[in-house]
Amino acid sequence: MTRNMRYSRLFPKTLKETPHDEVSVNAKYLMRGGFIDKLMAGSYTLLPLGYRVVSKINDIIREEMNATGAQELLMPLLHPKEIWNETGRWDEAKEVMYQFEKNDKDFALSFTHEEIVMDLIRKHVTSYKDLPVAIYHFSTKFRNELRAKSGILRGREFMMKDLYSAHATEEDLMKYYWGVADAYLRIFKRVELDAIITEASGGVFTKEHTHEFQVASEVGEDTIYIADGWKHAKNDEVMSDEDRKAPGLKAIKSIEVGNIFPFGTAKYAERMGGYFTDKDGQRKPVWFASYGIGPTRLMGTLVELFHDDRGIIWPKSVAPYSVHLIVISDKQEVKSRADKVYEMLAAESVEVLYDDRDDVGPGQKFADADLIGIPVRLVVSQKTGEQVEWKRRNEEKTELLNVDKILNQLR
RNA sequence: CGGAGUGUGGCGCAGUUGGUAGCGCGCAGCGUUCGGGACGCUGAGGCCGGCGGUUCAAGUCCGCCCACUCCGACCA
Repeated sequence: MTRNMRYSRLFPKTLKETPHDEVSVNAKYLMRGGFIDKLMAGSYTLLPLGYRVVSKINDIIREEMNATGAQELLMPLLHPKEIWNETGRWDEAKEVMYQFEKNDKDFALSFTHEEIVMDLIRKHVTSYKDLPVAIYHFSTKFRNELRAKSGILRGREFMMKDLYSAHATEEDLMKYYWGVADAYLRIFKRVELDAIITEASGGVFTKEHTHEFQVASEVGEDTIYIADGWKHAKNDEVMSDEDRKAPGLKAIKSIEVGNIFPFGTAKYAERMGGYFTDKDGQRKPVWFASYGIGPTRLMGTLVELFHDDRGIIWPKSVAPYSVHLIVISDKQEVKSRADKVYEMLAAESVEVLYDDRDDVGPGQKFADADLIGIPVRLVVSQKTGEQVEWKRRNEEKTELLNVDKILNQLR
């Protein structure tokens, strides 16, 4: 990722008006701000600004995944029908899977990778000494949603980090499983979200109960329940009649930002021959689980939660740049001063977006800065003299500081 | 797939009882401006979502189709 950018060179520029027909906040601001572009319902380009945000989210996820001992790789998105037939999901998941025929052969576009991972495991794992295995990748998922909606929150094509783990015993699986749950909570904390662990059903993934990570939001399409004494919240699907009478029961609208599935041995390992030889010389199926986070949905969720009527307010950890530098004035002397500030920040490894346009008035530059939502705005103008004006996106207060002080505050 | 809405220069919109398309923004050039989406002058830019029909004449009326948004069914 490049560290700095002159706004005059950034592709593309902001939009003054909201694209007609867009209702969801994330779609409006992400499109106006130049973060995403819609090709068709549910299919978006991540433009340079949006790609930076998603890359930062991915970096955080990657750190936390690596910390659990997982290894990153990259799996294919074009799959043969045969592998999906081994678990019966070619038919079971027909509704969500893009399937097509080419040259008399049936293919699918990937909507998940359990089968592909299990294929890797049966090929490469033979002994308990090879376990556990935890592998993940970031890649596009294709899902034939009946209706794409809510901007980038529910697309037909989206980015996902999916992690898979295989273990010799159930104990080891569950230990790792809850370790990943902790890692997920840390990830969401780092992007300033309070995620609620929620019991859910597994859909086309498993009949076992699974866990979702939900973030409270009025625009969420899920409803979760919490009650006195419950360790985890519960999804609508798993609520029993008794649960509905629980004391202190409360319903919360929420957005699902992650989920984890403990599969056991039956659905994938036994069906696909994912066996290893244990210490006791017995052939046993591996204990298997998968874990997902959608970084593009996460980006949309952040916009839904962190914005005001002027635009986005990015958490520091995922903002496309750390500071948004604006120059006001047509005087060469002021412009040179702003250029110098830009170079000084760059020399100190500060990620800076520099609005150096000289054919645009101050009002528009301020409006663009608010819309784009970088946490700190710096202004160089006639008024600021040798100093630089400092303002946080989420505060009204401004102050004049020298560059050293600014560098200090940024650290 | 059911229900509701919307498709007109790049973007946002107007277009009356049918008579051959207009506004704002943006864009290009020139000049003036420079702390909250500045101003003046000049200019470029349009198969009115598509196909078919009615009519002397269709952006406008009729039929079919497509796309997008919202609600629902499905779901990270």
